[in-house]
Amino acid sequence: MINEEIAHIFSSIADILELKNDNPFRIRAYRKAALVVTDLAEDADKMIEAGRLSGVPGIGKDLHAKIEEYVHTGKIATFEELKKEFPQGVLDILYIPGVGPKTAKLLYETYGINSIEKLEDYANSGKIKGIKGIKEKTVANILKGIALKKSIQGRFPLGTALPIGETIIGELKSVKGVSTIELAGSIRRRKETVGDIDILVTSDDPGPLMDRFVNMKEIERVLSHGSTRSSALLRDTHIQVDVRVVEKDSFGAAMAYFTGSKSHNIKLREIAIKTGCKLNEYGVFNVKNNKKIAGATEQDVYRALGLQWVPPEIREDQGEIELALDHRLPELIIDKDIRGDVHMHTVYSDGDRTAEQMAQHAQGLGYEYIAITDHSQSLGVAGGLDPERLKVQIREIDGLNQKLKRIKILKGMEVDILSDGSLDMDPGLLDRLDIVIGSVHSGFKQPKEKITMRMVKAMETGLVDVIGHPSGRLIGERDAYEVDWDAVFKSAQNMHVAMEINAYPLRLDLTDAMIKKARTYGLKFVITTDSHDPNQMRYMSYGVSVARRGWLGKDDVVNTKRYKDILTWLKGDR
DNA sequence: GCCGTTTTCGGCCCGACTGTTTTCAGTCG
Repeated sequence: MINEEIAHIFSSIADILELKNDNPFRIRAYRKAALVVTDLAEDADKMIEAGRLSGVPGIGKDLHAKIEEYVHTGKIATFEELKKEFPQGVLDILYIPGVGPKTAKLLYETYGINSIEKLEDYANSGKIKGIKGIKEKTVANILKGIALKKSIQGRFPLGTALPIGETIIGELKSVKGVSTIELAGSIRRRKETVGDIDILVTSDDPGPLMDRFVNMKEIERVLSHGSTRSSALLRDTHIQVDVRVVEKDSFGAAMAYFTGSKSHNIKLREIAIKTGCKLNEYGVFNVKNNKKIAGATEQDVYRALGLQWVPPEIREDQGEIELALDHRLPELIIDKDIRGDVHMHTVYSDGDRTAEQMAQHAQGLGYEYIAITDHSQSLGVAGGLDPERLKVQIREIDGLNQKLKRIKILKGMEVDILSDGSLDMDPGLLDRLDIVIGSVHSGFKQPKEKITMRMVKAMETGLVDVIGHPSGRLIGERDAYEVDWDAVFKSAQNMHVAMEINAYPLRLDLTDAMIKKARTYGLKFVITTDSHDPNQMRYMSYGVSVARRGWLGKDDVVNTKRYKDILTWLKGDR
């Protein structure tokens, strides 16, 4: 939590400095630092204690001192001072789409408008019309922006936005003149949440494409409608979709530009400048004669800058650019590397289908094996298995393995790690299973030490192969429980326990940042869908994306092994 | 405020759209 608190303060400082019309680069430094702190895989206070915060890019001497100040005093004096100049309400106004620092400041200083409510009031009564640069349209836009802000709940889970993006692309693809159309932005980087949907198109005739887009039935309101760029809000979700048309020989540069991340792009441009070039969304240009060197494909663009092509998932300026300059980027795992899905449920607990049905579907997906891992008895709502029913299921799966020739079923269980850290099943039975996933499903609000102890104790039984959805978070719904990750990863290292990357779109647990941290302990991973229905097996690619964002290769992930080899691994030869 | 393969000072990414302008400022990505 402390990282989020610090990040929030840094970003508020940036907001206030923007209102004050301060040095834009100073503002950028605060914004960048806020992102850096958010993405730290470790709590800032611990990093300071261990001396590991020094040298983190984007955190210089000054910001290091401010973080230290916050760790020690719970406050940052600079921020306390700045807060006196502009009330929080003015900062809130900055987050209304269409209202920036200049307008917010003008409104505050002219009319003392210090809250969104007051702004809405003044806009409705026409009181703000007439002051510098504000007329009917601006007033209307402010009111629309306020309505929009009220209807939007921040960012959207990837699992919501990606299918929508793919649907829109499917529809626009058929418009005459369109030759290439692709998703860019944070969706393409597969961030776990996205703020909007970016689509890039090449077309001989942009007019009809843009017309079709702004008239799509999914669209509620058009924000802008130009010949190269249009924006609109979707019905219900109010996700913003931006469509941009670019020339064919600029498509790669545009993809790179609009895929981001922002900090990745800034660094690319800096490299361009150092080599006497200029990089923008149209291409790489030689500064001297303004001649275009590259632009048609991303590969060309990266090559022109002397870099290896960087997979979108790791374009976060976290060391990938330096490695790409050296042509030493790691080879990331891909969907096809996965040979089996090893966490799923059946009608024995809260799944919708039988083990055989799940196996048949998995076979259709090309898997060599699956694992059936139903819940244990303490999870009453899910119809968890007691020892007797587990024995029945074991016999049933033995039978299925005789019957099914083209896919193997591992016998498993997702066993509850109870509130005292014991496992919710007879050890003797767990020992007979091929794979045991230990999961926390209760006592989420226990203190950090207690939950940590539970997980460590569970692993030390030697019966657990995998920790399931390790943080317990549900994106946008439930925070992760508090865990001392160093202690858990250390124990996993000793006991050779793998961490799950749960691909269910609302879980995506572990997160990318935690994966990186776990990997520093040499841990292995399994990527699973936790399917309760055959259709959910398709979520595997979300898990692979998270693994890629966590810089994992094929060898880091256990369920890339062949059936024979994963059995050997599970039996303890690790 | 950060940072260093020209630098510890002096740089720091770039363009489209909108609304208000008669040539541009503000906002956004």
